[in-house]
Amino acid sequence: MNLPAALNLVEPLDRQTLGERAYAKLADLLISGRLAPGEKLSLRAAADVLGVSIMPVREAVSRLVADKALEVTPNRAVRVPLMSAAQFRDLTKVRIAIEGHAAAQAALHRSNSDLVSIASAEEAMKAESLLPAPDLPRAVELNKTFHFAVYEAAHSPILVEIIRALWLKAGPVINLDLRANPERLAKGDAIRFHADVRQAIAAGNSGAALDGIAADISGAADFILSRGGLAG
Amino acid sequence: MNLPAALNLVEPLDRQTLGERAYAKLADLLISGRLAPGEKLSLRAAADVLGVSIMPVREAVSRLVADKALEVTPNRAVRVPLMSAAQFRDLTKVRIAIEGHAAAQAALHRSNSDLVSIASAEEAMKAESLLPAPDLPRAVELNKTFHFAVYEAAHSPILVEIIRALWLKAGPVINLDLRANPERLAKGDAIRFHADVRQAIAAGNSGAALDGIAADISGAADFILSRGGLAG
DNA sequence: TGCCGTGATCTGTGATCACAGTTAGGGTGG
DNA sequence: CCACCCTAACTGTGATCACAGATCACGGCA
Repeated sequence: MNLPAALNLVEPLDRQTLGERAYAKLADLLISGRLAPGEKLSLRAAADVLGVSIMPVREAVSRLVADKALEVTPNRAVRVPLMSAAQFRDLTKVRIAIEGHAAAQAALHRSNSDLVSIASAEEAMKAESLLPAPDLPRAVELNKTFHFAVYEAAHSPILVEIIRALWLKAGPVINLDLRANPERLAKGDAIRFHADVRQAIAAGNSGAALDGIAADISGAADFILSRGGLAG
Repeated sequence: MNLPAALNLVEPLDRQTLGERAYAKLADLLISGRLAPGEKLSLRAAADVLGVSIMPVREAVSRLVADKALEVTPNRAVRVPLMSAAQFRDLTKVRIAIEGHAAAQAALHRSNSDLVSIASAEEAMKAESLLPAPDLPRAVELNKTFHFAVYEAAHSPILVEIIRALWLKAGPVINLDLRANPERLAKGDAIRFHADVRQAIAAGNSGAALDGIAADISGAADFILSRGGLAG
């Protein structure tokens, strides 16, 4: 191992496969709600758009189907699953239990750098939502950043992975709705809950952190359920 | 809709794809611990065994990789992930939180038929483990049946799906160990905890149900950790 | 005018081929 | 006798082809 010192600086250059990149692309579309529930997705069409053959798309889609973020109907069509109100309530209950647990763990195990990233994520979203004309896609992205900054602070990779899968399912419903209804953002509930969560985690108050996340999640869910746009 | 009456009897005949069957087969191998951590898996070899081309195997493997039940190394080899003691502790904590929550929900929402299937699953496993020479693979299967009978009683499909993914990760470690150490089964801890859980759920005591599942999971985990066979 | 058969065109699924990269093993040079 | 190299046999990834089944629109029959 007699290498030039300069070589120590090179990073292993991530050899991402096309399948992974296709997965990341599709997952982002789902989480940010740009793919609506019920919308169909053709493998060949997606492959055309991504500029690859259908093979990488097939791998990405089969992963998302395994996560139930997509489904293939008995008639051989891939689409974003339609969610009934009952399913959405179930999903919301599970999210409250698991994301609340993660927030509680974060309050107990957060490091100082966790607090910094949580605070800056909160600040960024607050700033965006207080603008006269907030950029909704950006607000959605910042909301995600804040939540995952919290969950990362629990220092449990497995928990974070589970929550990511939950967001894959919830994204199409929640964020599609948020795009259509900017007034919920303007109302400022989320901003308030986020502040509560940040303070609770900083104070090491796990119960309050759990309550804050639960309020944030159920607030958004109640709003969507009250509009009654979900499938029967 | 003027159909011959006889047609009302036909069932939609499950059109399972080869990929799904391959997935089910591999998932079963993992959950029951017949694939050991670190063991390599060749797509072509697996395809040969299953009597299909590598395509269905590819789909199955890519799903399992997405669930982190398998991993593909930077050197392009598919294998069962090696788990460090720290990762195993994290997994165990998450399992206690989530499976405990599911058991608590089961205590609150179980129907009478849930109680029946839980009781019969408990009885079956108890009978097997009290035999002079228990059939270990069968005991592993019965243990799984009991746990999922409990989780199904929570009536939350999403929760059950998450737990299934957790078992996919834990299976290779836990059940491989159980095969190698039948004495843990003979000791009868699991049997006792299962009885506690069943009674708690029947009584609607969610706290006790949670404690029972937690004791069952951490009992097995402590045993494995104490043997120190995990990767650094 | 309303309905049903029919064919072109789309769907996902599976098999096969091509390729770059890795690994293991046998042989050769020191 | 040990170390090295080189080749042959693998690895997963990606593209392409083949196929059964589903969809949809058009045209003919009632």
